Amino acid sequence: MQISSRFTIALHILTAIETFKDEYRLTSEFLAGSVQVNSVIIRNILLQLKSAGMVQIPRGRASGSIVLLKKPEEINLLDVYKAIEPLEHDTLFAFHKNPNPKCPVGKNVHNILDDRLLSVQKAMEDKLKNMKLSDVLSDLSKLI
Amino acid sequence: MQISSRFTIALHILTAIETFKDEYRLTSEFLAGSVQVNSVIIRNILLQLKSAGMVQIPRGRASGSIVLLKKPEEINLLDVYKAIEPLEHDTLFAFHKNPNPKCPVGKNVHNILDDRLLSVQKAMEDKLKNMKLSDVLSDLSKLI
DNA sequence: TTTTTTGTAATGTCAATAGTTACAATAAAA
DNA sequence: TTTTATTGTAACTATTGACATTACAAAAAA
Repeated sequence: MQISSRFTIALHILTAIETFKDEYRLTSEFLAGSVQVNSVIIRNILLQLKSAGMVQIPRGRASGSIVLLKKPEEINLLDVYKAIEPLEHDTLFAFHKNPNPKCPVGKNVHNILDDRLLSVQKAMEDKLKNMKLSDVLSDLSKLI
Repeated sequence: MQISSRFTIALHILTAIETFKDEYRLTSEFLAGSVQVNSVIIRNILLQLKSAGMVQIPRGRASGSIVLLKKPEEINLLDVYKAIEPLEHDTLFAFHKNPNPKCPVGKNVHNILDDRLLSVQKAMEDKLKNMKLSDVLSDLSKLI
């Protein structure tokens, strides 16, 4: 199963906020125009980013002033991922629920796999942690 | 989104085949008893492992003789993962389909994220590649 | 010929993603 | 004060995938 596109949408949103903060009024409608999805999807993702303390979202006609609450160097991709992807028990790999406790393999399959699979998950998360929004922005600045 | 439990079921199956090869008749029914899922699910996963060249599955009354076609040292967890999890375009991270090409961010979001996300995926896959079925079996042998 | 087991199809349930419409609450602007 | 723009949120639909179950023809040994 793939990791949902809401994660890349969130990165797109954060990148666009920083890129256009001085040029345009930043509303969910504006961002929806860049991502090309419905503005409700943008608003829901923005709420998750707000819960993670990354953005400030004024209401009402005040808006157009969505703001990053952290510097791009202070936002890493793992923070974004965790803000967006709600993993059951924080585990990337799902497990079959009822391995047979009367079977030597069924009884121990969690013991022998959990640590290994967690270390795989950690390898991925460490890689995400070492990438910052500022890295993404500096890549972008070379292309615009 | 989590990675489906079919992956851990596949590891359970392979472990059980090697563990019980001299003690029991290995049928999908027997394996279903250890995993505690329906035998059709076992059979479908076995077919995927067969396509990957990992197991041999005799039909009819001959059965009970499902066999590993490789040594446990020659089977790594990435091979199992790839045999079981069909990723679209081989990419772990899904992407929103239509970023706006008229927007500087929308136009470049693939360019600036694809390499990064692939390297994250690769970190995970490399970790899986370095774990062998024989490692899992030796952990198990300490517990039985 | 009988029996066992596989390969496969058909069907059902459940959860998640993704999209859409609608609207009360908010808060600035007129 | 009224108007207007925008958010937060609910309700609904469609589509997909995971997981489960029943059923049975095909295979192949007993």
